[in-house]
Amino acid sequence: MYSFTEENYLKAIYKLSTELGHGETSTNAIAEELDTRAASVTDMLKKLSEKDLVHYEKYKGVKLSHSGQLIALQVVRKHRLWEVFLHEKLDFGWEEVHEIAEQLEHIQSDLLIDRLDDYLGHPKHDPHGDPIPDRSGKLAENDFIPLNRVEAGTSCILTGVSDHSTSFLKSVEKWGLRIGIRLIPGDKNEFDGSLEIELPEGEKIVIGQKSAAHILVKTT
Amino acid sequence: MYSFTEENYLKAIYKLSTELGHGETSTNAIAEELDTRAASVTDMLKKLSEKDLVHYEKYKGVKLSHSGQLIALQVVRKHRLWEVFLHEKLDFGWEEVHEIAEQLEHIQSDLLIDRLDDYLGHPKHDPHGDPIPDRSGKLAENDFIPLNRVEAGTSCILTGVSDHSTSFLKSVEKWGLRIGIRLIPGDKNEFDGSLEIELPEGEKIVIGQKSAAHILVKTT
DNA sequence: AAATATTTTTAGATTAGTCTAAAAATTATA
DNA sequence: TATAATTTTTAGACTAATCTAAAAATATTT
Repeated sequence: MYSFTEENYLKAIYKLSTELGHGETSTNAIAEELDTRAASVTDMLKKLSEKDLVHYEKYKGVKLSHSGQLIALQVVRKHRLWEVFLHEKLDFGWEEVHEIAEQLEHIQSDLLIDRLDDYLGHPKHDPHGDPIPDRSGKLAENDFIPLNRVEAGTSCILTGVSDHSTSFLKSVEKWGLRIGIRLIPGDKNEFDGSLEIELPEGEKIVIGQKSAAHILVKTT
Repeated sequence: MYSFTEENYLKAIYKLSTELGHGETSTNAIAEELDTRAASVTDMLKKLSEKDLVHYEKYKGVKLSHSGQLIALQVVRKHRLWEVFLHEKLDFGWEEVHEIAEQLEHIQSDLLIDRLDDYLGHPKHDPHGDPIPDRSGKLAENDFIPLNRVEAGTSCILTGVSDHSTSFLKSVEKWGLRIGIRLIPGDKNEFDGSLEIELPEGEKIVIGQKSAAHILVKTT
């Protein structure tokens, strides 16, 4: 159907367009995301444009077409379902699942994905708290907010993280934070922006500003 | 490590060399197995030979080297473990598992395969009864014999099949034959070689000579 | 608005894997 | 053993995806 590489470009464009608002995505940003050169990106954008998977105008950036978006969402669906499988069934930590899912997401079989979804009990979120698109590409809108925007003293529940780097996920583990845990943010340090958090057993920890911005919660 | 394509060539050579005795494998046989042209095979054999994965001499055929055999066995291991997963956990029929496992067998992660093996309870055979190599590539020698070589009246247990074509597997299903079932071969038809078989509930069926040769059993 | 810096695109080359058509080697046949 | 048939290899071309270096367009600064 679509090549491994085409799927990766579509996924990268999807990711960048949702991360950085919904405008056009730049050639350089895609090159960085995929760890390749701008010239290669230009070539591929022409090809994807030929196939009507993206709207592309020279020097003006690129946007996914309707069909391109659909394919991207299917890849995301597969990626996140496999992450759930790896985490829940094979006991991989959330910092380990991403790399393997990058490969598994390209396996071609709709039936396989439907069966996997059944087998996992139709999960709504992956191990990082990101929503899993359904068969038609519909995405549960998530109303999760970054912990650094919650008012001090407001009890909330950890629902996800918005950075998937190994270093960040390892700190999160070390702090004893897991999805579903209850926490209460305290005062922000005026000078450096670091945040004190109260955990369920009354334990208190301090995390940096940047980390607080990548911990997503739901207030209750 | 090794490309998708290289792995497929090694697997094909392994398969052909075990099927057709242990001599050299011919260029044409590989081309047919992989549905490609002899010229392409020659090119790849040179490349694999460069990397010492095969012993190859022009016009003389090819044999896996020690390291080539090891890699082939790892691919076979992955293929068969994924087949067990698809069959046992996701309820795919044995005629459906092969195609998807052809893709899954190329996922690169030793840890993944070890965990999958644990999760499945270290199965010794795939859904077709073929033995699964262990981590080091060791293969349980199977002493399964084709049903048409069993003496009439000898009770035996179905342990596998040696043809994986959809058409054959569908007939096997239709006859009610499954791995583990007990059966007693009756007399062979002198003229056409067809064989009568008694099933557990005393039911009797007749299958052709060719099918009987591809049903593997263990006498008890 | 002109000069400078940045981003993006083009041009041309490279690599892995494949192909066709023709040549060379091997095997089978008469 | 010469001839024919088959198998295998070479030669040269093609595609997808990538790269470097240079040119063109756009954005920023003075």
